[in-house]
Amino acid sequence: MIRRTFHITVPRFMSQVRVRFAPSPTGSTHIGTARTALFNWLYARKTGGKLVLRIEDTDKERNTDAALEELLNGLKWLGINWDEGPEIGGEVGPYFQSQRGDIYKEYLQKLLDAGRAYEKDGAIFFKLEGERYTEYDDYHKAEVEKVRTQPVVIEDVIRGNVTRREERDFVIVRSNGDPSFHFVNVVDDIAMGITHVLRGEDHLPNTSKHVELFNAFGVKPPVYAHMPMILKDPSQGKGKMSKRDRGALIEEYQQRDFLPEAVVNFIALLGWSPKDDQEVLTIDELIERFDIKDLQKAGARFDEKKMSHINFEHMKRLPIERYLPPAVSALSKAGLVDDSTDQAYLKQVLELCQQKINSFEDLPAFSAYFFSDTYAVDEKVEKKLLKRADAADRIQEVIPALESLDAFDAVTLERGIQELADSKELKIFAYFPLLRFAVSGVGGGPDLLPMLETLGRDTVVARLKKLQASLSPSA
RNA sequence: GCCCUGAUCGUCUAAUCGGUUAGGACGCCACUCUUUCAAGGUGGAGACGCGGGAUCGUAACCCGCUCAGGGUACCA
Repeated sequence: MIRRTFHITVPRFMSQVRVRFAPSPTGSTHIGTARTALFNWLYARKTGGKLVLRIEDTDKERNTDAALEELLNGLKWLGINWDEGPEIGGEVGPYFQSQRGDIYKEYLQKLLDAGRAYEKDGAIFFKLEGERYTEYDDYHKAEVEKVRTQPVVIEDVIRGNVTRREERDFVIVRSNGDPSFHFVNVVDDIAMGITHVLRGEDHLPNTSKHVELFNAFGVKPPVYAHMPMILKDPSQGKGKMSKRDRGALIEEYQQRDFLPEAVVNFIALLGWSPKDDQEVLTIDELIERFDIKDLQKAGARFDEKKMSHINFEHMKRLPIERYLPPAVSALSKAGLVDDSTDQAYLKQVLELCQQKINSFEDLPAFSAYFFSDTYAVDEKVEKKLLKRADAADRIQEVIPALESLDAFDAVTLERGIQELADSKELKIFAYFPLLRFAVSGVGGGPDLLPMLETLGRDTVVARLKKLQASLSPSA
């Protein structure tokens, strides 16, 4: 068979790296989608290349504006910006496939002219080269036409050479006139001068189709890198993570007030790791260390606990000015603070909480007693502490001791309580848990002494008296 | 069924050319912190899927098996 060749103009962008993130806005943004975007972005930033954002909206039935908005919003939240694409344009646009019909027609014509495409049942198929035969196919439960093609070698940075053979012609233009994914994906990668394709492993079997297409156009395929899938947390079942799994959606992290840099850090660690043992990394450190070659081959399981830990590490490192906004946002949502809240007090409380609490979403429950006299009481702790016969005595003793203190700072408090304990031949421990419970209703929290100092004498004493009253209902 | 990919502690992973008490992190447990505590500190348990080979020797190389993941659409 004589191979007809034709000329394709490939855009020239010097020898710069051009990667692309090509999502289709069909639903909420999945963590795996975000990771693909992130790795492409990291690679572009690392190499000084360009990241192209291309919206693959050829499936009109499933695309929605809401999904697109959520996608762009999620990328921005994560700090992933694009050099060409929606909202900013670029020289090889438009960047929505739904607006690139003319380009696809042009490319399709080249295939038609070269005898590499044909119409059947109203759709247009790409024609593979090789001897044709029909065979019963077990999966399709029917006789199908197959082609004895030459195998295609996919050069993959992560996996090495992968050999695969396409054996059936495939649709490039659907019978409703819309071009299909494989076709537009390749055409756009050519037309946009894409040099590296970094995508999920689920695309690996598609890639032989894509390489066939590149070959038909007489264009050298880009460098491929197929990264591992993100799998469900073992407790959630088997298989790849689905949109319904907890922690699967970027929107969820936004709503739960996760730190975007922590989300970025965590998802970067799924299938990739820095060569040293440092795991908590800033965005800049990620860019500095990232390399496609260091990607893992095997699927990575999502781990909610680790996500939470990374988030905590980033929260702890935040300067208080940056800690304040998300914290206040979480507290306002819970109705604990508003514009009238004393800023100095708020800051003091949050400084106490920052080193202890690992998520902003838990902050309201953790710190409610600082802002309101109505807060949850842990009944287990209550039972444990108050069942002791001497609980009432200890409270009765500590109230006047606190009232008579000439100051109410942590140091004075400790000295005062210690003196009281000494005078009763008790350990300071006899008072601490009761004090904590009296003012907060729980058994844990920020360091006790600074916490009492922050709450102030009036509140502390009032709450102790309230507890005392509840202990002696008969009196 | 067929095709492709993969396989180190429960989980994420590290280990330049094959020679390590197989390292770190999350989680777990214990201890500890001027005797609160979900933070901090210290320590502990915990892995090379199985079977063959090649090699003086391997987690690292080859083969088979098993298991896992993906694909097999006029979805992307």
